[in-house]
Amino acid sequence: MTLDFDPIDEAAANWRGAGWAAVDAMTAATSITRAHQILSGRIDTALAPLGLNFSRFEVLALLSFTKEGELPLGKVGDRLQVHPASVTNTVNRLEADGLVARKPHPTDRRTTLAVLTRAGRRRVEQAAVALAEIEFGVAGLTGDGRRSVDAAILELRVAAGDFVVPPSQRR
Amino acid sequence: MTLDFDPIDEAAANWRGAGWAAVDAMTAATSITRAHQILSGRIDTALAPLGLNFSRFEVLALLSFTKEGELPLGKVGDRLQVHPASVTNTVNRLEADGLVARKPHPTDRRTTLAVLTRAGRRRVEQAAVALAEIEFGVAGLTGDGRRSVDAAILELRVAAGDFVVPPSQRR
DNA sequence: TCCAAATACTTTGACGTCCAAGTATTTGTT
DNA sequence: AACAAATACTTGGACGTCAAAGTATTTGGA
Repeated sequence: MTLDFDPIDEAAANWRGAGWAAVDAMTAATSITRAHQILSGRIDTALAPLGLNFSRFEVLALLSFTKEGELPLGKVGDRLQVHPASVTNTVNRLEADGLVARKPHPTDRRTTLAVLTRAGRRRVEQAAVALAEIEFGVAGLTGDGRRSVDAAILELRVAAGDFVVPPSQRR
Repeated sequence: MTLDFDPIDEAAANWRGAGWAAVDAMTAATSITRAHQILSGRIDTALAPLGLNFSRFEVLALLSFTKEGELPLGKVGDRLQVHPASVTNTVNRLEADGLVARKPHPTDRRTTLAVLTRAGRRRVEQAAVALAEIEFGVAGLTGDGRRSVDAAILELRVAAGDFVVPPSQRR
């Protein structure tokens, strides 16, 4: 069912024809949406044999970068910018698979730590290899394309308040 | 909880530190994923007062561009590149809200047509205005940024086989 | 000290997406 | 004409996400 025209191009032409505004914004939004669809499909396919999806992988990777292999669930959510309920859900699943364990925080009893298990550490290494093999789904994007996507989206993320650039830093 | 550093930058540093490969691919994939999160949040917020989300809006918009305001469900899925089950689900919802109606295909009894109702046409016009007002969530992206995102992602889409460029065309 | 407000996490429920399987109909071949 | 294969859509189940409400604990004043 491969189309012989660019559906986004055609959408743009239709929008112009209907006299609708912000056509360039529409195509950018649609492109990003479609790119995400493509990537997440490829990534999930690559991770499926390891019993992971991208969210679960991200949690494991984040933990693996810490000194002790552990982090409060709240910090995980902040770093990965996902909803607390999603963190709970993801960690539940990882815990059921024996890849992380929950552990009470030593001084704050409100807080729960997610701790990477030995199996979790092994798994995340395998996953990193699997993802590198498929180039994180962005095969098809040249080096230039990747850089320009990064740069453009950086503007968007800053404008969205993802993080504040400390006054001391220029990019 | 705004961070004072770029989480993607930090992730890249961590990946390099761990000796993991394909760091530039990882940042591109993460950027796109995050951009999608930002956009879809903004878009859904803008459409919520109209009882729509982006998927439902896309279906209405697509129908509104056809001569008769109707299209087989399968075509809708092809154009919007979504799973048939999602089309069924989306059309169910639009039908329940009185924005489209189902109608049998005149000659092929396997096929069902989605037809835009008068209310649906009104609603999609309002939605187009609402989305133009928020620039489809890409406020923060300059004209250059939008063009470079479009161009880069076009490579990705072509590589993914979204559509074939007819030999006659160069872009 | 006391208590309202903030913080951390979990639970529940509404939605959305995809896959796989099921039903109905049409097409293509022999 | 007959029937296997393809096509079109729907259904049911597994998962994911988010919002809102609930529970437990800590914090920051009055």
